[in-house]
Amino acid sequence: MIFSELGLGPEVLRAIEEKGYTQPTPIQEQAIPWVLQGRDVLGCAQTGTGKTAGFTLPMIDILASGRARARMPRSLILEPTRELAAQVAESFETYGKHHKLNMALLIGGETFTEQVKKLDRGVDVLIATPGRLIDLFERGNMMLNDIKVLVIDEADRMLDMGFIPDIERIVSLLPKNRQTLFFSATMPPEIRRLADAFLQNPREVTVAPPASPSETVTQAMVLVQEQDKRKALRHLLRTEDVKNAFIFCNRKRDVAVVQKSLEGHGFNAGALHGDMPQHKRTETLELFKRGDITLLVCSDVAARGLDVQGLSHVFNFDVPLHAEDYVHRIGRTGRAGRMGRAFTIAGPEDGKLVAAIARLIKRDIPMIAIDGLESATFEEGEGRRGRFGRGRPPRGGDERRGAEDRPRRDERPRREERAERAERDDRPPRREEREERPERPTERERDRAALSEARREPPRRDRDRRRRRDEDDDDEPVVGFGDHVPAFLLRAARPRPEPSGGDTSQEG
DNA sequence: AAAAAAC
Repeated sequence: MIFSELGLGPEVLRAIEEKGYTQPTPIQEQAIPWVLQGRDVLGCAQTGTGKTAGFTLPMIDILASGRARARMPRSLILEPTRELAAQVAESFETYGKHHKLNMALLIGGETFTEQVKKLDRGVDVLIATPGRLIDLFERGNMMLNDIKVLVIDEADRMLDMGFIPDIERIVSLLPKNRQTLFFSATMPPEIRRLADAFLQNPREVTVAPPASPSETVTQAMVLVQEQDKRKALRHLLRTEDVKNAFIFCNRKRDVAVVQKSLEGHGFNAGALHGDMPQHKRTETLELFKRGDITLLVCSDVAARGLDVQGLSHVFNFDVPLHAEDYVHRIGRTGRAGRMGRAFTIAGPEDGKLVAAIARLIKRDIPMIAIDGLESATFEEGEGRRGRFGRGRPPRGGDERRGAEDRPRRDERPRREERAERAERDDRPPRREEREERPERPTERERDRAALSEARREPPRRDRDRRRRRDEDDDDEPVVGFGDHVPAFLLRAARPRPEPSGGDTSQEG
């Protein structure tokens, strides 16, 4: 099968040819003809299967006739992350180069003015993340009742990220008479239910990933002490023939730490996570794609969907918390039939997570040792991360006692100095200048604070989610806490002791 | 144990 047999127009075909493609992927081959006929499509496919072009190509063709009116976009594509949205925009630019389609990319983290201007000019293709779309809609910057084609991409990921209430709201604003394309990598019942609600008599198109990661990705794991993980990573980076790699961390904090550490050791590493300013995210990804940065330390913002061609390696600096994420992460390499290598650095506490991954992928990940680094072993049972902090006493008790008689490094002398100054100036010392630390709340005050914390109204989005859940299982009686406040609530709301500089574990 | 997405 070649592209010209799918029914696409000459301009689109020319753009495809100029890009150097001749053969459609299975998902494109199956989906494009139906989309061109105006049918709804339910696509079960992951990124890397050519799914994006599977909907952008026929959409360009469909939208070629007709013109958009100001503030009345003609099509809408919803994406879970900003990077994915930008990627789809690129696809429209590449294949729509011989059409004059107006496109707007509505994502957070960027100024409104440019996006509003585009809407005013009229857009044929609107690509958006849900938050910014709703924001702009509520500000009255657009109408959604002229949408002819709706695409919901990565639906299962939207579900994971709690976007479904937003998606339902957006869909409720669209005309009933429209074409809907719905894509998801997996089809759990919840997603199936949504598809039933959004689609009319859809054609189902399912493609397996080109090759399951276990075939093209060589996997290995090292098990070391927590404090040796960076060393282990450096060793792997030096001994492996790394062309370019993602290095995944579980926390944004650690993304920054690992990136700095690598840079300090002379590696060419950038960082990517959701708390970075958008321009930084875009810029870093661009540098990485160009090869100016060879290592990208990232959070799971990059775990799915991002289509960076030809990663030679993926490193998991942390074992992912959810086994499916392991599959998504290592799936960034070994794409399109190429070989890739994936290394996971595990710590002694990760036994459970590793077992869950092995169960999911139905095989064990081979363990390798690192020269000059002692291998660790997995802890038995629940470890210190078990339910109520077995193994390590909860913070609080020791620190509280210590605060009375132990000067806290740096702060205490300075505070004394300031108190003296206040005395000289003959004015009452400000709170931070007072000798004694502010009084600790009594047990009862803490309980009261915790209660009011727990009762406070959750933010809007959470409230919506909760309401939906309540609707779903309304036959379940709601049981309150009564007068009893469980210990974990109090613990969660207790003010955290400030970091105390020195190593307190020696003293307690 | 987290991350993502609106200001």
